[in-house]
Amino acid sequence: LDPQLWRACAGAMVHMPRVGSKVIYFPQGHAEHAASMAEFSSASMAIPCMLLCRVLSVKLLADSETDEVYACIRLQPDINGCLDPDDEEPASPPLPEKTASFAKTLTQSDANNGGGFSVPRYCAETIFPRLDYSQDPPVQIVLAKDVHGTVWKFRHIYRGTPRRHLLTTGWSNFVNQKKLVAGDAIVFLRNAAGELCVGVRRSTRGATTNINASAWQLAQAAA
Amino acid sequence: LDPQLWRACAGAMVHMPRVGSKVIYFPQGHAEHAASMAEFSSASMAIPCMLLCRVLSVKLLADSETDEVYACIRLQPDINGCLDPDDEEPASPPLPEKTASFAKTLTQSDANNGGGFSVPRYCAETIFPRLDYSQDPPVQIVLAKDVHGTVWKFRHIYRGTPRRHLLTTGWSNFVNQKKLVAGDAIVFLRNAAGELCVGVRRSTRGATTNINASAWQLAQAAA
DNA sequence: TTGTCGGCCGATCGCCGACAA
DNA sequence: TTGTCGGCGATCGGCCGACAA
Repeated sequence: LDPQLWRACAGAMVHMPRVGSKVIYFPQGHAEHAASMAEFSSASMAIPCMLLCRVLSVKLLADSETDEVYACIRLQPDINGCLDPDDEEPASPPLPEKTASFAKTLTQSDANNGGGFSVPRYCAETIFPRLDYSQDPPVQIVLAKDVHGTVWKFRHIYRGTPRRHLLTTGWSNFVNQKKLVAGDAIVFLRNAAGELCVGVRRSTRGATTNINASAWQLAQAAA
Repeated sequence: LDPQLWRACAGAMVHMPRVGSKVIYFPQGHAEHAASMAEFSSASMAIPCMLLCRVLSVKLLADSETDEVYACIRLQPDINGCLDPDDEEPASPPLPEKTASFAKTLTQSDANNGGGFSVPRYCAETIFPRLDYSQDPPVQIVLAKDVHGTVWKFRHIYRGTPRRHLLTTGWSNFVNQKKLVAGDAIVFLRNAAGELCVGVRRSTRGATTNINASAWQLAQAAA
């Protein structure tokens, strides 16, 4: 999974802590975002509201069904550590993220069955492979890799009056397979290897995170 | 789940023991038909090759996805009982099963997408609702309940030269939803309430039974 | 610049009788 | 009696430019 594609799908607001840095883990905050609301009322489970931890590893992942991106972060309780703002804060590594990427929220016409995808000019000219404008109409086949490495094929054409960029053949298949609806967003980017990638960012539905058993063992062990 | 529909789907070769009768349970024979081959080699699991049991209950069920019928039979080990052939053998209760039922294996043409279903004359005349032959062509809508109680709608027409019975509109939807292929069989019957019912009997694929935890506890407890 | 619409063309679905096994 | 086939009409998917926001 390309880290740049992961970042583009997650959005600019998402920051990942650096491995080895200190973070504060809030079990209740984590639980409140979880799919299955955990039991917190029980008095026998005295869990601290926050835990100072050290980041052991960060794995960038994507759901095999929905393509939604998420991270698996291993934490080690670090009771003796002191809170040093300089140590814990530096969120994401300041990579020179100058990768060209573009996100568009799908309109009704984009998501409509039987329709195509209206490609914003900026996206077509800066992200897509260069189109041969000497043809009439200019048209090409565009290949894009998703988070699983699957390659999708689209027909990219520049036509209409006034001229605009469109994805036609291949688009509706993509929409159906990914089960996209109006309001979901699609992300195009060119990765470090120069390959065109495509990602998905769903609107709201099913945007619940998972809290796994290990997280609870961590919280209870520290209690 | 209509017991007559269950019997028709299971086929005439299938017999169910009466509740309260004695049966002999063969754990290994059960395991060999199970989806997940169980461990028998371990010496620590000394399981007898057969167990004399009494039948506590018999539940007739159907898989919610495949429609395949199966039974859940609760057994009580009966170590002290003696083998009385008269007691244990009388397989299925000799119900007066004079319900009209008909099974047909789907031909390539039946299963072909875009085609209809060729209804054998006997089935159409004895199982289906009476057709008004004064129309030209005689045609009616037929409703049939499956093992889950879901009602399916078919257009039943009598046409062609020579005349034959066909299911047209509604048939391909049924084939697709039930994922039927040539070689699978379809069962029509009229139950005690006079309702038309439809069942499915798949050819071979996935015809593995499940062996559950309770069965193992029974076998091990008796060991 | 780009979202939505109606037109239109071609592919597919599915109903039909012909024919033969 | 009924399985398979080719024909063909209706429907639908999907590509198009017109137009307006």
